Amino acid sequence: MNDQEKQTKKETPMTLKGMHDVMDDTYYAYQGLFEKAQEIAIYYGFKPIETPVLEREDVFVSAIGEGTDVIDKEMYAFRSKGGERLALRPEYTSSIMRAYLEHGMLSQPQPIMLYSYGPVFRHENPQRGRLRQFRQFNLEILGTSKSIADALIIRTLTTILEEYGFKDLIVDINSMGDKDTRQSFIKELVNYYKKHLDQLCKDCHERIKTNPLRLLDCKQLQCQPLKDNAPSSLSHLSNEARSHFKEVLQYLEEMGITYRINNSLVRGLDYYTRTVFEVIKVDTDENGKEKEITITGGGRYDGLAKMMGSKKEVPAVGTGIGIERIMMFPECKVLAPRIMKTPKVYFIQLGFEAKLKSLCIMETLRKNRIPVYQSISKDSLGTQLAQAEKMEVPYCIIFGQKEAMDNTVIVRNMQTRSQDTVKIDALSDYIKHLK
RNA sequence: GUGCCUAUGGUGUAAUGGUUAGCACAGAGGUUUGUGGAGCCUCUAGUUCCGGUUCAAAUCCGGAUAGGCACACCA
Repeated sequence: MNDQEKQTKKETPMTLKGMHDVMDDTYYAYQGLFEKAQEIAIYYGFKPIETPVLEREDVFVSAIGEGTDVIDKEMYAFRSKGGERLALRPEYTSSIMRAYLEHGMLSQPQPIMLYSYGPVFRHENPQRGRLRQFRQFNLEILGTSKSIADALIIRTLTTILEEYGFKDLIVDINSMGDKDTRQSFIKELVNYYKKHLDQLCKDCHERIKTNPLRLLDCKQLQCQPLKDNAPSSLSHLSNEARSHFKEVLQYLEEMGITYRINNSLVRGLDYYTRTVFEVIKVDTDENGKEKEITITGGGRYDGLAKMMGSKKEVPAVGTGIGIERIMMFPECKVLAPRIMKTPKVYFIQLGFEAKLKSLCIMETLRKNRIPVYQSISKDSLGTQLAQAEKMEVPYCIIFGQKEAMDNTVIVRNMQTRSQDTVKIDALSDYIKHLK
């Protein structure tokens, strides 16, 4: 390799870390999951929305909050040529709320139920089920504080997961209280933990300053005993929030959804109020020990609209499914998208005369909704038959010079090896009647 | 952001510090352009990158990059 070649090689572009090209089967696997989720969302009355991948940075900063990892460390934020501060969306909820406010959806009949699907970006270290560009399927119900909205989000979410093949799911649920009671709760929590600073792990020393709610979520052994006597958000609920929470639980019971009230369940983003939940799957690890894995989560964010500058409160609840994360679980099915065709014929063409006409025949077949396999670059009959055999296609169309002259094709049954000569005009009908 | 492990043609792999880095599959071309996965021939294509140690590096060392796995955080 000479210097010039080395230079060329060095500059061959590659995908960015944590970002992948998606092709062939993987592409269809994503599409299949999306179609199923979309179908269920539509049954429950959700409408589609697609927001831009790129937004003004403050859409997310005002919503998610400075001080959170998502904003401070993981958001792809930059200046445009015109000097605007822009960011690739690190989640959906803020964008959806932005759209809701921007289009005055609050003067439409409430609630507004929306689903969306697409790429989301976070600058973090990739690992299994975790990429820098990943996909989310998102559900939001905006414009109502009724408990049935919370229940419907959880219902739709668990239904989608069940259709994906997940079984025995548990919904961990908690209420964080309203905006006001949330503050007093956090204060008490910090006070409590400050008394036990010496017993806290290193990370929790940080958490107490940056994200005190997360103290409850610590997995370190040394921090576990402290949790038992820690103040509970449930004891800080207003009467309204309390009955709201109770109603949500009633809905879950009525629907037969397994749930656990989990006092130490908190979610990282600033905007959550009242209901927060996570969907849990119980796994056994290699030692036969039971392990709980969070599949996905969501919650209510009644304060978000005001945080984003709205004069009116917009109570809302939502959830997002990380598709890559879902796919890494072995029980997650590979669903075929509707558009997938499995052709039952392989089109074999021989010689230039036949090739000339073959494309027209294939187009006629397409108009009659008959998909075909073919290999336009293979010339010999044997090779093409071999390929059809390999692909387990039940029938072959053989089209050579002789047939091109007579305007016929040979249809060969690959199993019995019997062949029929069929007029091109009659070909579509003939194939449609094949079993 | 932190830690551990890994890196050889497109894919899968081989090579005590010592031949021209080997093999299989895939791909391209050919072998009589008409009947079932074949055979044969030819070709394409690799030690991630940058340094160091050495007479000699795919092999040892350092760094970068990428991947895997965990942690933090989150989906």
